[in-house]
Amino acid sequence: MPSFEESKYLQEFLKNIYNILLEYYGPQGWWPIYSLKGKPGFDALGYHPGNYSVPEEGVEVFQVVVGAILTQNTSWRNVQSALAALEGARATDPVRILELPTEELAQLIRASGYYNQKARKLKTVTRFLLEKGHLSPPRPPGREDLLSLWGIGPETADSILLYGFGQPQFVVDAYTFRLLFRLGVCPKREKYDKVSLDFKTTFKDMEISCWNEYHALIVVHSKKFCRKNPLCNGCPLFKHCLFAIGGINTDEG
DNA sequence: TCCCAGGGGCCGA
DNA sequence: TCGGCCCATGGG
Repeated sequence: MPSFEESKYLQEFLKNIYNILLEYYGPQGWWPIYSLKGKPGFDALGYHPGNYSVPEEGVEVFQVVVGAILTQNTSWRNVQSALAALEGARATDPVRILELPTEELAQLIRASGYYNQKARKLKTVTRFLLEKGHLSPPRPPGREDLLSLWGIGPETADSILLYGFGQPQFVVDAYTFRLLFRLGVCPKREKYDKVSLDFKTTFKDMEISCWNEYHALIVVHSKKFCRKNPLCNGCPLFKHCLFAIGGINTDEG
């Protein structure tokens, strides 16, 4: 399989997939800002389709950070419950997060699962962002600095950098690996940094909004059609997929 | 009842 | 370097 640098075909293929998904689903309005839900320009869950200047304020950037940790291996529905609990306890700003005893914080975010680990992770990253002055005004941390923190892996770091600080990082998650494998773009087990770099190479001349949108589109598409047990009927990527039911190969081995 | 969800740390081979 | 296990709730 040629590298992305060598293969204009793969790059055009990825761009084509992006255009199909964007046309089918429309702008996704990521990252949702929970505290702004229902406000003008925001839907009932805090999404803001077509507006890529969000977040602006440090408190909103911090919400992206909190959400990125709470959603680790967890459905966004459960994250919303945890965010609501934090809001109800007036524990949405970084200072309050640090003031709360870890056990109390853990109980507030219980609905998001792994709550003991996530409470510790929240404290760790919050302390870092405050001490290094990354929130007021928002000033992006280095990727390696984020990765050095306990509880921050590559996907969480890139989510924070892209959706929180508007930095050119491409978020790769389990959905992305699954979709790319089914499209025949990469092996089943590919390295995170390889896939992320391939996307960055492909979209290096595009606006950050495309990087924002692509990952969000992959997530919504993977929830609707490209599930673990795929629903191929009506899938907008059907004719591009190696594993489409009724396609050339339905055995993922 | 079982499966899965917008991961990451740790440990042994 | 990689596979396996652990963390855990809530909805379908």
